[in-house]
Amino acid sequence: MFRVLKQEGRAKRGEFRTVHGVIQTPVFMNVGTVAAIKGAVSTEDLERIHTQVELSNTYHLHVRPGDKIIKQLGGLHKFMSWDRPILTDSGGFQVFSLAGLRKIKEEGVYFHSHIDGRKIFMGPEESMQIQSNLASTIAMAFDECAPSLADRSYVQASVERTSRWLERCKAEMDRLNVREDTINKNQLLFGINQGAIYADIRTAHAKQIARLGLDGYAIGGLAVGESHEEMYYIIEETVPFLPEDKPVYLMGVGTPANILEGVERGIDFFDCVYPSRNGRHGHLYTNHGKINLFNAKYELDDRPIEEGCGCPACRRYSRAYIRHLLKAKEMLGMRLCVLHNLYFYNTMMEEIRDALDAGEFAAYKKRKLAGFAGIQQ
RNA sequence: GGAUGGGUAUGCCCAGCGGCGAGGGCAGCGGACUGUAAAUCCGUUACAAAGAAACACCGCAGGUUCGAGUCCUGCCCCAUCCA
Repeated sequence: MFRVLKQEGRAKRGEFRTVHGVIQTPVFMNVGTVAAIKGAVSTEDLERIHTQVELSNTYHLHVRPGDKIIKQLGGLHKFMSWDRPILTDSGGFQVFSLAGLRKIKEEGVYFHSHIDGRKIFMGPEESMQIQSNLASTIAMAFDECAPSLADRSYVQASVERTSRWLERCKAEMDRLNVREDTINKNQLLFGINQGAIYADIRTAHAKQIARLGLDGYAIGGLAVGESHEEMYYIIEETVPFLPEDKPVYLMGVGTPANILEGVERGIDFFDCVYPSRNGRHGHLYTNHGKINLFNAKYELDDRPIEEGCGCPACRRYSRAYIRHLLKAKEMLGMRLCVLHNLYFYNTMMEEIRDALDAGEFAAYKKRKLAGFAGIQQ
């Protein structure tokens, strides 16, 4: 399923075969939590901006519209009209982000819906069942994303529970994949490594889950409060203990620089809300750093967001016009910004793959980072 | 000429109806955001700076009161209506 085509240090150029098509790695997955990229981006748009994998969320789709409804409608691919790979996050991140609305127990997590307050129980089995109903390409194991500032004893206990949950996820997924009425009987399962910023907990956990023969392995619980240096250190320490023949997914990360550093340290999959959320907020990624289109200095700027960019925004519209749309709260402004940012990320991943193919990743990374650090336009 | 309603810090809109060193919204400007409770959130524009010391202020000027943005009188301006 996962084939490493080329390697440069720990950086890998690979191919991941799925029933919904081949994923060229390293890849950045475009986040559409509720089966929609926020900012009025359609799946047709995703094709235009070279998206390989769309990412949606188990908890959010369970709450609304309901995974059973999506199953009745033929699964998530048919529902949102997207026939390429989809990865569904398990709800584990909501254990972190909705911390005020949930209680963790051995059996699973009791949430109060952020929509209407109703009680929702989600354990490993429930998360797998929901993801099976959604019929995503890749399901994520149900974990606890613990805060990186959590103390050692908490993290130790949390990781042990996440391990027990992982075995339950695996057993449940194996059961669901042979059921008659399962839409995607080839649904893949990725396990998630945790351990906050404690390298020894991370590596012990990595060794333990590596034995389970999962389809891929994720590093979770990073970029949740620790420094970049701590994050990079944890990645360096952890990756060597994950199976070499399986893709490694760094969850929720990150900035373009984070991605370059991640690739160098052996990461194959990334995802982050940054390009879409920052796009909606008027922050645009360019090869010369990030710009905030809300700033008054762009009022009369008739250049595109980035000269030479092939995205739907840059091909046709000026900074001044898009700034006007944003300030006027016209949806088109956000949409164009999100399209630009996702295109920027997807294009950067293409460049990374090309560089790896050519054996020039190190030089590419250096050049790219120097550009980001340059003077903002 | 008359009637009624208004003029509140910095551009606009407004709250306050005797204890006010006057509150909010919008706009403007800036910032934050990492497996999305986020088209969100935060900051922001007299002076001073924790000192019973100093003192800008509610269209303007007086007055009543221990105390006035608030009550009274006059004036100015705006809106609507009537002549």
